[in-house]
Amino acid sequence: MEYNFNEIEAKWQKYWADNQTFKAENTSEKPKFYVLDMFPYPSGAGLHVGHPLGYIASDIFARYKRHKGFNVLHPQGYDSFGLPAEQYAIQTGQHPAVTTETNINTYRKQLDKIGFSFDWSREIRTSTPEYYKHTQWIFTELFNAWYNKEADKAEKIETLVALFEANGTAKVNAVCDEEVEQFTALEWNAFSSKEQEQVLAQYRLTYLSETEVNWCAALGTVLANDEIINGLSERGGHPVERKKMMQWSMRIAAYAQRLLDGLNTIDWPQPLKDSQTNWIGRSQGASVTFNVAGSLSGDEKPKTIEVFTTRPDTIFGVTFMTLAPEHELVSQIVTDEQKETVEAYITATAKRSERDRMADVKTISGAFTGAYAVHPFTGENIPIWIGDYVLASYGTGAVMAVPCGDQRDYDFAKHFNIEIKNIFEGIDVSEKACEDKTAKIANSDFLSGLNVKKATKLAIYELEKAGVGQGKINYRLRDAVFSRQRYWGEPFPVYYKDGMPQMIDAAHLPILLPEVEKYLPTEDGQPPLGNAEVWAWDTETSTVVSNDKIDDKTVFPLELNTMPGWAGSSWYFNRYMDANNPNEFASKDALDYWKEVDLYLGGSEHATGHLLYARFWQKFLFDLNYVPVDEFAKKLINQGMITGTSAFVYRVKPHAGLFSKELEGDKEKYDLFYDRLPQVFHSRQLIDKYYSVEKKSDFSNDKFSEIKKFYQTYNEDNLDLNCISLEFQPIHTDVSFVDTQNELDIEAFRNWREEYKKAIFISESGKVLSPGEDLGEEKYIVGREVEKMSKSKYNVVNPDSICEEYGADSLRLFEMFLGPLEQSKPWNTSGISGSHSFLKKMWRLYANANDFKGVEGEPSKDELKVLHKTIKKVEEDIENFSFNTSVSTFMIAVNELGALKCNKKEILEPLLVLISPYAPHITEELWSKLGNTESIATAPFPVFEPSHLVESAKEYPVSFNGKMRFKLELPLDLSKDEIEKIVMEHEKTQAQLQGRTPKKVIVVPGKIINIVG
RNA sequence: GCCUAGGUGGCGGAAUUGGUAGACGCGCUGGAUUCAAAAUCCAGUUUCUUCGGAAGUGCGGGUUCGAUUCCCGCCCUAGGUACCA
Repeated sequence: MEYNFNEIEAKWQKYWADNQTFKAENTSEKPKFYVLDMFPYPSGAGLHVGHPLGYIASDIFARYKRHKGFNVLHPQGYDSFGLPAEQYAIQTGQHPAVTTETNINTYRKQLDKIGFSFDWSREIRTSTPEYYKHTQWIFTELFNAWYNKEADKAEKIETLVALFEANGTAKVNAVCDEEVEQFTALEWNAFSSKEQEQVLAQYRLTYLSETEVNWCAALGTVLANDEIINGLSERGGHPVERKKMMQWSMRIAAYAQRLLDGLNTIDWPQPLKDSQTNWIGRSQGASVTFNVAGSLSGDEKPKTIEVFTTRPDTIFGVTFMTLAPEHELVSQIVTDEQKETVEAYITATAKRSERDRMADVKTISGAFTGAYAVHPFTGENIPIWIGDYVLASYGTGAVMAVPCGDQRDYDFAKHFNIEIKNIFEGIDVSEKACEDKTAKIANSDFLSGLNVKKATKLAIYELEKAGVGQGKINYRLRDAVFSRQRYWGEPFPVYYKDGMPQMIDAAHLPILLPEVEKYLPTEDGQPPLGNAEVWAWDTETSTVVSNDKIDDKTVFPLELNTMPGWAGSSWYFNRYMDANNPNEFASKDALDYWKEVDLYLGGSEHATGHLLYARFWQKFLFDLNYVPVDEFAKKLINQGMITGTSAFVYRVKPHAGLFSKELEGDKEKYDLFYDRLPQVFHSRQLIDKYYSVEKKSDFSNDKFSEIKKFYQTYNEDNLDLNCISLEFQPIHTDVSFVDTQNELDIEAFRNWREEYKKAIFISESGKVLSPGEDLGEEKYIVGREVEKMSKSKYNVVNPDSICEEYGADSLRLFEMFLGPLEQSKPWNTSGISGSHSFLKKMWRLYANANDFKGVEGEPSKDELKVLHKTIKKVEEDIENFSFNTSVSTFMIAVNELGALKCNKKEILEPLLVLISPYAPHITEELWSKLGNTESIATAPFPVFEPSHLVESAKEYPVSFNGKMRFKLELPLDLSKDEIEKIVMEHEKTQAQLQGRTPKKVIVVPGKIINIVG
């Protein structure tokens, strides 16, 4: 009987679906294990073979854990809100919900064909009201919470109100806006409710604030940084300006330290942890306040500049201050003489985009404000400069410049001829700054003679004593903007009363996304929800009503922004635990049972987005006792990318070469000639042999005689063709036209596009093939190059066609066989024949065993040895996520058992369980043919028995000076001396030594023999 | 610049605590089977070689009886990040 994979795979996929084989229960005697893939966005392009890599790996692990007796939760769903669907809606007018649904169906069909063990009863989609109801609820919870630094956790806003009522701000230690006003309990209680609201807004974990965005007026949208190229929009190339907008922000910075600390408790890849650490960017130092000279005597409040420094020990080395050009103090302190220069400089920097400023590190620019600051210890006047190397968005937007200790300050000082004061003992700073932290401080009053550590401590102490500074920890992490001016996202459960945002009560959620005519922003620049006609909140009926009912008494306007993509994905892993719960995001029982994801698989591109936000929300939900753990994923693995192998054809492009003077006049005729020419493509190796892709080739060369003859037929004006030079342009061709020998199907290529219909091919042997002429014995070879798999490069390989031709089991094995999971590796379809023929070989092994039924009886020693070394290796491999090596192990096992003509049920049955996580369909089929009536899915994993691997002899490698020269089989129970004696007497040893006496003989019993000398 | 990962045949890769470098697969070569093809099976396949061997894991050193593995310096590739005070 043949291995009919299509039939077998369809049969078992149906069986699993009908029997709900992989449905996870929320109560079980078994230990739990939660395996999750990172949330996919269902794009219109569907899956290519790179996508399932991680899904196959996690599926193998999930199936393995079932064999190991775990209750496994392995769900799947869709992060279905998002920009591409909205973009498509804008272009076509189709509702994003419709296209999203279509895309999801395509995804599902593709996923089903690969035989994943997902529990589809728990499928979720972030764009369904049943789901985003809870996303909206979490948002209101964040709004109704503040961060208590005293308890180091988030608390309900009521506890803050209670503190205000009792003591005002006196006993409040909270994460809040900068510069909040201080008040007493009496004052608080006297505030109007609006005033109280305004105060509370400064403490809430989500709050409205003016944020700068990249506004593109032509597109009517806000753009992300990577959608902007050279100050223009990526799409259309329209101008982009910085614009302030009132937006929701998330106070993630409150969690900076805990997000950092939490990294030590989770098993995530080091590079990923490193990038989160960098992103959070903790730096320890001090904040120092400098008074602006001359501002002390006036009537006004003295002007001060606050800076953050990581090196307070170098405070005596300060010779100037630098403010960011955007710093608000600049306009206040600039002197009349300097006004013009400073303003010109500010205008110049404002024109440069952030990207320009970043790209251009070498140009030093700045301007003197004319003002001076007073050194807190020496009382000296130090000039205040502005310079764009100081960023307004980091720290306080101002630095105390210590040119002797910081290279950027040094370069700035050199450029503008500012004093460089040396405060390091015995170090020359005439060439460059000293950034070495082992240098001793000198020339620094009370800090002189101290090392960095001691000086830092003392400097902070003195700053605090003088009331001009304090020790401080600064984080790079900014609060996250949470508003999007888009349609296809979660609506905020927010309405505005008297200009203040009001949360809609949880009981009335979800607030459904309204229907709109157009998905574009409104003409007056409002987000797309501004187009909705029924988008007002009636506080009496607690329903969404028509806009014309707005009276600002009982009916109020609703928020027009929507939530960003990361809202829905920041808590979805909790939803899977109880996906169909209509009342809560998940029941307490379900949360307490599943707790967290045990294995999370996905790409490293989510390092500082999804994975940071999700950790933030989890910690918040933990603080409010909604979830039992404060890290949502115990272990995380980044799977590498599968790259595509693009194929290129080489189009000949004739160029006018070096014209002699008399040919100059024929330029037009030449152009006409080029236009008449059909497209000509050269075979790759032909080019390699004679010409070069990179360089232009001289057409007068004899090598081109064939093509020249051909071109001559188009040469109506009798032009001199010898002055032409040729260039070869590599053009992507669809990889499906190319076979494993890199030969192109020229018919398929000609039919691909109208412009190639009449294409001419120059074959490998140099023959010119006109349209209609087929290759015959000739070959056309394409060039190949490894690139990212993408539609535009025509190198996408579709898993469906692979499943059809070779089967899902072959695909699964091959994807794992390609190489280590974490590494990126190129796809090469021809390799799949290896894993496919392995499955056929395996099928034959079982077919030969009493027509699939297997033979009862004692297996031989050798058979047992093969089985048990396979058990050992495969178990180790899966535990180490080394899936590629276990595929090799299976191949070896089947090869060896085939050689032994093994037909014993006692061997063949456990072997199926080992292979089943990797190739679930064929193993189910063979399992049932062996006489089992239950699915293999929960069959226990075979237990490794070391006694079967015990050997009595070892084939020792005999090395001379560390190089293996021959092998010698010896019993394992020999002593070192006995081994040495036998080896030394061996004729090959004597031959190697050629009469020399060895200096030393190393014998490691059971391992190696090494003879030195 | 900094951080991280990596560099092994024609290709993907293996070598788990330092102990036989190149497992397994692709590709290629030859053979068997076949009218022929597909499929299958068998043999070979790092390089050089005077056929005895010799060299060899990015480069240069070091530790060791022994290094793909450990240490030092350098080169290259990929990913991340950036005037971060």
